[in-house]
Amino acid sequence: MTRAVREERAPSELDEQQDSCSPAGKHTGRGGEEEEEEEDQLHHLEENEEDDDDEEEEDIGENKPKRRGPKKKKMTKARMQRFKIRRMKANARERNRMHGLNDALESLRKVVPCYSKTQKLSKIETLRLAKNYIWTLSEILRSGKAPDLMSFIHALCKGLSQPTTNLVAGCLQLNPRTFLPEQTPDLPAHLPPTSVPPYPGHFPYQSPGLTAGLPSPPYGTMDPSHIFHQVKGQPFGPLEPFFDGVLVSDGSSFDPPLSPPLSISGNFSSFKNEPVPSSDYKSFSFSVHCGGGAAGGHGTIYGSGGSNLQVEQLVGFDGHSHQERMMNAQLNAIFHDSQG
DNA sequence: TAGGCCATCTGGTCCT
DNA sequence: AGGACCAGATGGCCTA
Repeated sequence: MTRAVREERAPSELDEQQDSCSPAGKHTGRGGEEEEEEEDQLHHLEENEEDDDDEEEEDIGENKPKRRGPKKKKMTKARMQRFKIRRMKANARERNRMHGLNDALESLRKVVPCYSKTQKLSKIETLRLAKNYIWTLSEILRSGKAPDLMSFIHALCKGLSQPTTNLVAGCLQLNPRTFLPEQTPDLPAHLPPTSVPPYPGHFPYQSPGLTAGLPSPPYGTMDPSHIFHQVKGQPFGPLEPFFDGVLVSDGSSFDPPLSPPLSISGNFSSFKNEPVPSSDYKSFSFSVHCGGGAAGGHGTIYGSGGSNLQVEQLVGFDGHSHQERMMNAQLNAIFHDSQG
């Protein structure tokens, strides 16, 4: 599910949510002075850390049953302080670790289709989209065929939520060539369909809003319900899925793997046997609408097979050209390595 | 208001 | 002992 970007909290602000050894201390918004207090407290605790002794707990209550295992040490004041220090340090490390994880995820967001600073994909959707993207690109390399746009979108959006599906599809519909190589039917099968950088027809995308000199509206202004009209159980219809026949010889539509392929020349045939939750199956039909053509990104996208896609206030993909060239270069390198 | 997403805390486990 | 990693719990924020 996509959502508007929340007000970003600066790392310092995040760190201000200091640790507490009691649950009651959680999520208490605190100011900068309190952060300093926390540091002072930490230093104070560290100074006093060695003052006290290490007493073994001898006095288990008379009424309490004897416990097995190592004796529990008595929680003296010093021990409590050391415990607090340890916990605070551990919490800080854990925060940093999660921040690193989030940074990596943000990097991933930037290299999958449909990156936007204003409308972030959720973590889970980012991972799903990345998985589909990797798989799709791998398949393009493997087959040497460029998919048609609808098949490409379909492949990318497998298993994604409806809003994310609409978002990704909208981005690709607006600027398919940012992601899709030119159709090159004569391309030798052993060559990837893209030559980098740059390959013909590849251009950096500019959103309509930016082109018109207007700020791009946030993705959150989109109403997904009127972008795609999903019909459950209906297959591609007039659309010819690129991956049909490429991956699955029995005529069934392809299902992306639940896990990425091990290598670009790997065996994809097992994917069709992997279970996919029925809720993950999505098929689309596109309703025909004529947009008003208002400035700021209101228009009509024409899909293949005679169906159109209405997009209102849709902001396209921005700023991918360099990254995509880099990715293509890497993919080429991988491809040629695998050939050699 | 419910549900989704997220950041953080926390305790456990494993490893060095 | 201490750090990394993990999963559960908790509460805040946002949107439908």
